[in-house]
Amino acid sequence: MSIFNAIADPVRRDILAVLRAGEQPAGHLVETLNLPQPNVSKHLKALHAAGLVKVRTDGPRRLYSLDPAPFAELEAWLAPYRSFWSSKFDELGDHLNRSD
Amino acid sequence: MSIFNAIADPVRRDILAVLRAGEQPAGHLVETLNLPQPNVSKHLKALHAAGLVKVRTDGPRRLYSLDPAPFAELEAWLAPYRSFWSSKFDELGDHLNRSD
DNA sequence: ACATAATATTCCTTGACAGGAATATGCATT
DNA sequence: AATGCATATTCCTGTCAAGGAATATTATGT
Repeated sequence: MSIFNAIADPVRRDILAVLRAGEQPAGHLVETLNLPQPNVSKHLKALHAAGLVKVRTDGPRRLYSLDPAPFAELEAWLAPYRSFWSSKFDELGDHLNRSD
Repeated sequence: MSIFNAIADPVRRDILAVLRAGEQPAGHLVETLNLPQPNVSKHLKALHAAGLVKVRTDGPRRLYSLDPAPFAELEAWLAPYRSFWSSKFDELGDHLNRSD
């Protein structure tokens, strides 16, 4: 599953958002998101397959955390469009410059 | 369809990439991408529903172009993670500072 | 009005994926 | 080794979306 497909699911986006708080055991995500444990586990598997999260085993627990790399990839994909949407501001800037 | 679902499809990402060159009739996208016309038409519909592209009718042609707004939305979603992946550089910076 | 070009829509089939329920695996403690 | 907790996996089912083929729509030119 690609990173684009990975973030297409709202539950997975929720998981990622919660993981911004830092490394967490799967069970904590289950509690926080109030979702069935197998559900969360499957989404974590998908996120891991996409490289968005890392896992670390700590005894019986599995600690998940964000993996920065694919986010940079997404950033790279978005970059060529950035100049595009910021052109609104560019136009504003041009206008202001023209008003000098 | 959300913007996340919209960009989850590789064909739609291709369409968006081609549209960076500027406003284009649907037919030109069909030629450029070498895909069946109904296929492209359906994807354009999806992109339009997600707000990623604008349409303008010019005679028999329909001219499509990028709509910046949702890209800014995606940018906004990505922003909280940016500090995260750039922490690699932060660590490098810390290391360099520590080496002063 | 008719023919034609450009594009959109419908119908169908197929594959992918999410959710629920049940079960399996791995680790720790006694 | 047996129990219990944390997590993963399997199986099933329903849903949704993509692709292909055929057809419909809209606008232009004659």
